Amino acid sequence: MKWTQSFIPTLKEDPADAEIISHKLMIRAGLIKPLMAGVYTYLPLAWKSFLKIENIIREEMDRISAQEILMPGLNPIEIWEETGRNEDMGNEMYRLKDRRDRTLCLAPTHEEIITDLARGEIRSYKELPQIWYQIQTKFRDEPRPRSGLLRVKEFAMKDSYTLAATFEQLDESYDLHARAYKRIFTRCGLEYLLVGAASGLMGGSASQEFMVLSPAGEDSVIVCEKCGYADNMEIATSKAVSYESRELESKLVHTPNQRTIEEVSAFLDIPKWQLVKSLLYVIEETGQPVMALVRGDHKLNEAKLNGIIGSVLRQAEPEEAKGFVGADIGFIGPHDVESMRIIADTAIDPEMTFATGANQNDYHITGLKLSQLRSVEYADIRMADEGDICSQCGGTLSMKNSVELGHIFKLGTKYSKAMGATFLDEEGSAHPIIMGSYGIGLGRIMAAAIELYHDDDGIIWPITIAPYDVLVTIINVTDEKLNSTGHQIYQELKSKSIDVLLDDRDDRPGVKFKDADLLGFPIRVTIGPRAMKEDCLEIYRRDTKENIKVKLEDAVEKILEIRESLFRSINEKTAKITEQPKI
RNA sequence: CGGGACGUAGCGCAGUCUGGUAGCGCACUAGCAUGGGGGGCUAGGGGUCGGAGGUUCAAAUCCUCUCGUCCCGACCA
Repeated sequence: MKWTQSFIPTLKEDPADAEIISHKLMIRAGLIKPLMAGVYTYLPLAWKSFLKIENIIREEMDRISAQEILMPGLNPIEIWEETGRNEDMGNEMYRLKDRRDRTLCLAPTHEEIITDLARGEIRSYKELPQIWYQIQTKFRDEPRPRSGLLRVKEFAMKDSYTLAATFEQLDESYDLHARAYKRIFTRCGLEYLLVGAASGLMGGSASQEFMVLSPAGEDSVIVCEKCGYADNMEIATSKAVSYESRELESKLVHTPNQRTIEEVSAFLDIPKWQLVKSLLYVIEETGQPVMALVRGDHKLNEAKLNGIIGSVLRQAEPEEAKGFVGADIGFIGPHDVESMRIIADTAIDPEMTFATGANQNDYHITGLKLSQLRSVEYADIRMADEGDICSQCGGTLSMKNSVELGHIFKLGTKYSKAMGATFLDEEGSAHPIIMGSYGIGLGRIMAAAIELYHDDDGIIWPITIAPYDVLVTIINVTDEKLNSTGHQIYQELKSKSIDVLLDDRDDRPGVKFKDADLLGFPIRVTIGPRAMKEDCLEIYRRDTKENIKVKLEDAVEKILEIRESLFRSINEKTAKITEQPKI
């Protein structure tokens, strides 16, 4: 392709409404153009990169004998009612009416459609296991789209679904996907982390996420540098740092208007960790209150608490709280609350005297011990935090932002049971199909690659997903010798099926170099007067900024060699994954 | 959904407080010169000032409503 025939609208300045690096660079490099908040057009360069990512994914899915299908984006709402997810999805799902006033929706994911397909067609254990996958657009009405391609309302996703007759088959399919995903992200040139995760709306048992560490990421992971432990903060566990506590006198203290931990801690001159935070929740179904206790310096992890209670919880409204304990939020405590279920975090020492709300407005009490209260349950219900102690090895934990690129789930039978997707076993009895679900965000791969690999001048594409492998820059197209040499090198590379772009614009060199760096193609070939004096051209590597001079007659061979070496370093890493023993 | 900010040419912005017929840089068009890091000169084209209503002799500017965009939070594969 010649630049003069291409559509590459680059920008000199950062767009005003972009905050994160990948967003800025993707707009500046002419990769994407916003249509509305969270909806983008992929311009030619981005689409070329997208197709390469898609191709890598297809090849790796083929390797594990997955079969590609294409499912409808437009769904009847009834199928979502079968699993209860019409309600669960809430405003996240786009709903619309057709001309006959029938309610339809735009699929935010496809478990229901897959399960429908399976219940119609799968009859026998002999037909299992199966791996079906799709690469297509999904729609989610994000409350707040942001960060360029990282959080959007319409996005391309690779999603696989596995159908199994036994849990062993499910484990096998899951492991196949874990390995395929490692190969996919490695082939895309990314450094990633595999972490334990919560399953959220998807339901099911085990789940792991493939994360790329980046300050732009919206997820937080807790990692231990020492032993490699890594979990999404949603589920991460830790040992809390413990402190030497002093004995607090048992008494009621007037604390006018002191509601927050900070205020009370300062007012009473008691360290935060010797206060207990009392949080009131209500079980959605029954309206029963539940009190959660965490140390003053800790945060409650609602997902963990949810898991222990086993039903949907919400925070108590201020009026409700007053009704339950007789005090406003800010003065709530665990003593004298008869019949209420109380769950205390394991980091609170039952023998430590602490201060907490007195269940009386403008009063706190001090000198209380958990061991004095009756029927307190202990559980891990706190957020692991930066600085906590690793429960595996005793190292120090840190918290990092990350971008979720892929998520693999063991779904189990949530969908097959709800929708009646069963198979007959050897004895002829029916069982629900055991399912798994495995997603990858394609746009996020592109954005994460840019987050990971860029410098002040622009993008530094991994060669496997770069829109073009090589850029041939003619310094001055009005110089006949330079121009013809440039075209000749370009033609030779093209004839060898190299993905090459020729910068044949009649512009000054500075403009061309700036654009080249911004767009970040891995190899730039410079045809300029300096090297030409010696019948040479230059080959510049975007990643190392290494610039070498090569004789014209050796040039194509040398370009191919560098290109090969860039591919090789990624392929070698990928090969190591396959060599790993079967999980 | 709560809090904050911003909508003026394709992009980045000034002008709004203090009302008086819309400007700068980049980009674009034509020409000249130039040719190794967004360089120079000359001449041009392009804007219902997000939209609607109001106040006023007069509104980008003041008032009301509305739409959109971004950030923080809540929520979220």
